[in-house]
Amino acid sequence: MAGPLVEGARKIQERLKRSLRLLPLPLERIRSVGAVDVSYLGTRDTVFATVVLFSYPDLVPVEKRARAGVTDFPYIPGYLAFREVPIILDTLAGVEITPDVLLVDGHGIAHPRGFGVASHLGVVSGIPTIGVAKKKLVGTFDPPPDEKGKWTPLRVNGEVAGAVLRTRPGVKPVFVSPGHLTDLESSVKLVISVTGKYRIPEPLRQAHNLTVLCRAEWKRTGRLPL
DNA sequence: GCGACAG
DNA sequence: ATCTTGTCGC
Repeated sequence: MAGPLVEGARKIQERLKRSLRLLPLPLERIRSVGAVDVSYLGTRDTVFATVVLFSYPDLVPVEKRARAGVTDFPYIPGYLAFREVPIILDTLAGVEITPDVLLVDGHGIAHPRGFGVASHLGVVSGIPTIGVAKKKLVGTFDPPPDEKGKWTPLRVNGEVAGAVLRTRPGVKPVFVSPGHLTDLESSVKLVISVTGKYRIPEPLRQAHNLTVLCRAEWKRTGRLPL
């Protein structure tokens, strides 16, 4: 048996997946890009979520939001969404502008059941999402050429579910996969267009930095800097 | 029994 | 992800 928590979660994923839509995302019409990230305080259930928004393609910061909360769901590979989506939704609710696309720290369809945290967040929020993970969850791949922008397919059950993208020479690649309302080609192009001199795409890098800053401020003053 | 295993 | 110090290298 898998346990009641996982059983219930799996059924919810299956239901939500019916609304999943993968289609080209016209980058020429994108005017804003956002990124979300979550960090934890020790082994406790205190979580910090951040949302950062940038204009596109100039990538000028336009808005930032952070929230602190608790999570009840434990970390189980394949069910990350149930641990992070609630606090992310809370954070998104406080944002003035709805981004045209959201980058998520985790996989999209490159998932055991084709419905990772990026897809889950996309379906429940209605916002196009792209998953960007630092490690693979499932699938096989050949290492991409050591040149920025080069990528190789991440295959799951014979299907190309994502891209193993080299965002910086000499550094481990990242795993890009469509979340919701986008496809692999659009996702890779978008990610490359927001990647600078670091391995992690700029929006996600800043969302993560902010999440770390929030945790530090929370421990020091008991409040959030935003 | 032995790996693999997002954050 | 988080817990942790120094250290090697551009």
